[in-house]
Amino acid sequence: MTNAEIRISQDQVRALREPVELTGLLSQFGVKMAFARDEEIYAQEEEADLIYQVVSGAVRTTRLMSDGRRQIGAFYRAGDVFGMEKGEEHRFSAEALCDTVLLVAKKKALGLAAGQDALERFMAQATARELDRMQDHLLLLGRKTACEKVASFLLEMADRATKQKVDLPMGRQDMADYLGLTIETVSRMVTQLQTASIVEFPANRQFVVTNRAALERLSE
Amino acid sequence: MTNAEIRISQDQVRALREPVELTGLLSQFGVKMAFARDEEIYAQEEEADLIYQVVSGAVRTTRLMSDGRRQIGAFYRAGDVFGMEKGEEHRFSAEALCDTVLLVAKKKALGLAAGQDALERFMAQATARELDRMQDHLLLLGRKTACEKVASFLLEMADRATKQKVDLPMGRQDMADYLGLTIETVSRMVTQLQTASIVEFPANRQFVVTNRAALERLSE
DNA sequence: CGCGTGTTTGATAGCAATCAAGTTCTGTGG
DNA sequence: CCACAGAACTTGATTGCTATCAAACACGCG
Repeated sequence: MTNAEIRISQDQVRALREPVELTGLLSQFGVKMAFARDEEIYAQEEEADLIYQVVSGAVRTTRLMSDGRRQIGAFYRAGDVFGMEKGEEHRFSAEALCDTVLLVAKKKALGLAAGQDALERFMAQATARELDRMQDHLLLLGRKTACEKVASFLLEMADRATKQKVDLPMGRQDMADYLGLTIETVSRMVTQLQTASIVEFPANRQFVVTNRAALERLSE
Repeated sequence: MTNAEIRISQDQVRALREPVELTGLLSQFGVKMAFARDEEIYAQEEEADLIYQVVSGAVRTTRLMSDGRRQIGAFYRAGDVFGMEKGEEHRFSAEALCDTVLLVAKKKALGLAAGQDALERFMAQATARELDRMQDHLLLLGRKTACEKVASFLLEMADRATKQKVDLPMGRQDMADYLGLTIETVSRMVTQLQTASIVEFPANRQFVVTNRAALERLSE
């Protein structure tokens, strides 16, 4: 699979941002697990000692209300580490956006292999990034307009992508649930951004930023 | 100061939820610092090795947009630990809501004194709680109505309080910026909840829950 | 007691949700 | 390779919630 090979090289690029020893250990001590589209990776009350890294595919974390309203907390792509949020009592789950392969390891095992302080530094870094991202997300949900939300989202996706042509692993509903909007509003804003020649969607799940400055301006 | 003494005893109650050694060490190795109302506790690019615990008073973390729109990420009260989010590049700050006393310690010092793995467990716990709270906040901002937001907020405050009569350390503007609403909407919802005999505000910054079941229902 | 800040209340406007069709995409089977 | 069915997405009309603008009120501090 050429696709898989490309993704592994993306991992390696991202790995440079992490303490090298630990991502190495993750692939050494981690177990590879495959998940189908929409399959649950973890739910309530599961063992909290596990840590995950995306090898290929994509993951979303979601929180639900009793009447079905849904909020997506984050999307994780190849190379991303997640699972820190698993405390004693978390009422949300992680699901595969599409067919996905993960590396799963016990924190304890990594701590023994790499040393507690290396693990501590690694976790602290991952956590700080996560909390930082969350703060951005809070600002987006609480204070941005629909247009700013969609612009911010496309920029975020573009910045995380390696190619000019950005592939989205999620559909409009997932975008809407991430941005706190309806699917219709997301669609309208995307259309608007295209009409303004700021982005171009050759396909529903693929876009190119044609005017980055304008997109940044619109994302505030 | 009788007031200060009451707060210290609240700390002790909360301390039971944390690994005892570490909150103990925090008070042993931490330095007490006082902050005036609205004073900045940390801002961009400061040393990230510090960890904080509120002794008395209250703290908010905020993120700003260039045009002045503001989002409050969290409120911290006596006993709460914060500062995990301080990575290399955080673009938000923490400020004292009112006159506040904090314990400040270096994580490194705590790690040396208590052992890396004890620190790791402590940080992991604090982080998991923090991320969990953030997920709730994301759901609130992205998917709840104004009424649900205010109801959720009052419940959260009531649950964290020790007395029947709950004291709010913040004004309406801070509530609004926490909930992603305007000050006027917060005010209207509070009035509405009072009219429905669900809560009662003897003062602007003090309330009692008179119908908890109804409040829970409204918070979804 | 009076001033200023913070809060409530009222009237109106506007953005995004909802309801309702259409249209395009995607994958499947002939 | 094309035709088709279902899903996903777009577009349109309308409603409704919350923001905005404006003014009155009340609380807290000197």
